[in-house]
Amino acid sequence: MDMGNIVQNIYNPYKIERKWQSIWRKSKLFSPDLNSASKPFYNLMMFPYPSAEGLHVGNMYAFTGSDIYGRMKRMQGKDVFEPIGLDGFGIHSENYAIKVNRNPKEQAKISQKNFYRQLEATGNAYDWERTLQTYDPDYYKWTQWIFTQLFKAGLAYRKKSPVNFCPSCKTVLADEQVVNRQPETRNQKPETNIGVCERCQTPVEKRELEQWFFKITKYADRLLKGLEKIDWSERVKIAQKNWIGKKEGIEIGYEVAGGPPKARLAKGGRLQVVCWTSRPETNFGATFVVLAPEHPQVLEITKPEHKKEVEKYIKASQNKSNEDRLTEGREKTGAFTGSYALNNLTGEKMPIWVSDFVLVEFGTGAVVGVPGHDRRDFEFAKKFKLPIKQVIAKPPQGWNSIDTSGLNAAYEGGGKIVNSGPWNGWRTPQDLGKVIDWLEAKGMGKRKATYHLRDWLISRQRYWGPPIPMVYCQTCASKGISWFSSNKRAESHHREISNFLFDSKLAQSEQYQISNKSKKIGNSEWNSAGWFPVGKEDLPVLLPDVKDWKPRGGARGPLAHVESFVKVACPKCGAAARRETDVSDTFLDSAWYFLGYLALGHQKSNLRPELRSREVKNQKYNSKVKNELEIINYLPKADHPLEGKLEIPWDREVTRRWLPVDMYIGGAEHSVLHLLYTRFLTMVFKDLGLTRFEEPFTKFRAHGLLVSKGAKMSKSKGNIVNPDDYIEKYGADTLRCYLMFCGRYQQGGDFRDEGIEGMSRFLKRVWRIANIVGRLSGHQEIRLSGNKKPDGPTTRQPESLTIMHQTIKQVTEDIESLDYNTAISALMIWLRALEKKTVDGNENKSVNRELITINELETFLKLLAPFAPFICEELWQRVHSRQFTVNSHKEAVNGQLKTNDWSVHFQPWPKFDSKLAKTEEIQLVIQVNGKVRDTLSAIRGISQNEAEKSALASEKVQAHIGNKKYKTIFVKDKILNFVLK
RNA sequence: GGCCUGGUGGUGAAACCGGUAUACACGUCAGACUUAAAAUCUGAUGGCUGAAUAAGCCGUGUGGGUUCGAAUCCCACCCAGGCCACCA
Repeated sequence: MDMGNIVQNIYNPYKIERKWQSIWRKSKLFSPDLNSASKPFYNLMMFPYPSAEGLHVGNMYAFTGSDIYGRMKRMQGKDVFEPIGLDGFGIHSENYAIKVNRNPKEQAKISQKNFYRQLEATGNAYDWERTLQTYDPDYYKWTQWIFTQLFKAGLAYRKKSPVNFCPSCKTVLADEQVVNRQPETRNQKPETNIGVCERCQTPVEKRELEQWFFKITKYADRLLKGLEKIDWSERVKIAQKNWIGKKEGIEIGYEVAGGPPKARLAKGGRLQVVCWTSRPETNFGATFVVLAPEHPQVLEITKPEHKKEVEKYIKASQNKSNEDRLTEGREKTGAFTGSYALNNLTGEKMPIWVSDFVLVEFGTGAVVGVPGHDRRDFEFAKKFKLPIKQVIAKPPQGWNSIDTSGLNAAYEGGGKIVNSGPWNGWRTPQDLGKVIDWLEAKGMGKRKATYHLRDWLISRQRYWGPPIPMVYCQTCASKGISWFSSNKRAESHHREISNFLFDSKLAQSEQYQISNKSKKIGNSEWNSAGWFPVGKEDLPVLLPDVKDWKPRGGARGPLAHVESFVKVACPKCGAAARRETDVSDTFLDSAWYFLGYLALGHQKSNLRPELRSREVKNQKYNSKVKNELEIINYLPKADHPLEGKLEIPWDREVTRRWLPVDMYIGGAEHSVLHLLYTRFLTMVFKDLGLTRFEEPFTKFRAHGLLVSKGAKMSKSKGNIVNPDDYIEKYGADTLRCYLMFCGRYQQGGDFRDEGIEGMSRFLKRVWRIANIVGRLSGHQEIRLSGNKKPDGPTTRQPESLTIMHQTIKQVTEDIESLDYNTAISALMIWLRALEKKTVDGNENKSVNRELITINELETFLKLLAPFAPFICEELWQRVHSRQFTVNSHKEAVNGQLKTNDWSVHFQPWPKFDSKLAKTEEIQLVIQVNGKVRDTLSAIRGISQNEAEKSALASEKVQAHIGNKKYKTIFVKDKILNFVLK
């Protein structure tokens, strides 16, 4: 044995992984031609946000799982596009920058380098020609442009909204930065109901700020309906459904009696308060009405002598921090307005109260109190000594008895309706529809659905994000001039687009009614006077370099203090105006990145040489349009309304070819926000004629959570796993396989150090067996024999063939269903069987070359390739006697060699024959009374008679049957059960 | 409080449509190789009773139910993790 061979035969993951990273990258192996791919397959994974020192092993877990799927699809003949980028704009990255006390822009450069280095080391088949970073001006130019499009379409508006404020950090916090207070000791549970700052644990306060919102509520019904058509993890669909939270109910108007004399306005000349309820069948039990403190009618309704108290209450609830609420517990508070609402059913007067347990955003912001049958109403009634009536009888004891005296809790369940005039004897919830019909028929109320979904708050009082591209001009505002009114055509076009948005199916829907209603009741009838979007020619609004970039107290972000940024001439009148200084939510960046990959890539021209020529034609989209109205002029009347007329960030042909995304994989923690926002934006794009599909992701799968030592990874627990360490020690292939082996991918797994050694051994064994077969057999020879004498059934089906087909079957099906752990286990079993074919696993002894065929070895490498791409590529070359180095294979690197000629990752995926995957011999289980007593080796397809005959011959079986009578249950090829009588 | 996951050996976990529970891996024990150790390879490994590689019983969070047969289906409950929460 010469020394060269020895050196060559040591598995050195570090060396071969570096080598193939370089060759793959230089040969642009995984950069498909977006323009001409015939079988496009968009394999997308949620891009990471660089918020810490480097890639988290949880990221690697997620990405590897997605990559394995994409790699199989590629070998199955698809043109797979698997892009990666960084979601590096936004609060996560900024928080990390604060922590390390470095300017986010500088930190982004450092993170970018580090993340991409790590991402490449993981061995994923990324298209490195088309990476994107959300903080690149090239990218956020279009994020801003998208904002202006939504503004022009009437889908962006301003309103006052409470934000979370940390008095200690003196900064505005996003919802996700407000967490439950952590316990002092480990044994305690976290206290719920107390929002604290995630960094300093200080209870947060609420502050009112005027901010930008997107009208996602307008799309609530479509977002709900769309779920039926898409192939997503069921749990994610349920989460979205719950988040949208559609509930059927009824709106009932109550006439206000005894209000202040001035307040007799409203439509019918009378003042009404409108309440929404999902349980109108309890309405005979209504004894009071409660308005939210922010309800617009509160002061109107309040009698003069109660004004002081009510005003005081409103003010107090506005200033209420979460800590105040804690000290008060959940005890109800409130103030009486002095007015009464007339209960249409009973004719009784119900006092109208104000209380902060009623939310202004939900329903109509007013609640009719039914203390007998609602927990909160009950608490409220007890506190303020309001009457409690029972109108639902609790079955079965209470069917006929009505007793409210000893009532110490509200009964919220169903039962017979009592004490309710014409409804007596009806049942709830069965007769709910009947009740609503009755109320509608009498004109007392109107069916209406209500939603949990709120409009999307876009504004962030932060530095590290895309400045919201809007300008506010006080001069224009004072004259009542807005963007909509300033352009002669704008208003009508605005109306046109609104009409379009609603007319197309939406106008008839109840959602349209809802949003119209909320316009009136909420304060979303906003005054757009003075607001102008920045024109496309002036985009991007660059994020200025700011020395003092850290968030500070108060209502404004750091940009508000940069005079050179704020000052701008009004685009309408030229007067001194100011820019919007908030930046947009990071979820806006990530809501269109799947389009961004396809879009921004073709602005670069460093594609594989054979692709370059095709690229030129796609540069034409740059034609200038000097039209403020842009899209509005090009509503989808024609087939290609935008063709050549409007600069949009993506190529229509390319997007049509590749979208929607074929497979999207990511964490379940994004079940609602990211995935819902992305769906929303996609629908808007479609409505604006920018794209042609309604749903962005045809198929989505949520992976599970990777924990470490049974607990979620966190610094405080000291169980964080850094992928770098493991890649260095074992190689990326081993880590990839081990991560996938930890448990079922869609359910998560537990990473334990001890286990990885086993995976390392497995790959070493693969390495050894491939090298033994390759070296001792002689490559040419083996290749020929593989081609000339393919495995196939001769007279008897060899066992080796069965296990190969079984393995192919299992691995193929397991990858398809993302059960990677069992796929790897199948490969381990097969490897063990292959090793048995060698005289001895020890390579010093000879190998029986007759027994392991080249077909088996090749098939094995192909099946393993998605999991362990580096080692399989290396072994593939060795088996085909190629000494592949970066320098020696210029043909491949220069793209002269076809990818499927040399790379294992472009080889056709092995096919299995279901017949061959079954053994001829089966083990038939013999049971007596359902208990296993023996097993029987039999030929597949054995008849019941034969089986019974053989089974009865068994002593073990006889011992249990004896002379007793029995009947039998026979499940073919599985079970024979003797049931004794 | 609501919703979603899950609960199987010493450990991570398998088990298709209800059909041999514990595949695969870790760990442990024993053996081979070695002067020795490491590495590697081979074998054993749910619990109890048993000398046993005989036989039997018990066993998938708990208690019931359906069934010839239940980790799997149904009902009630307990526990853990995640998300949301005064949503009428």
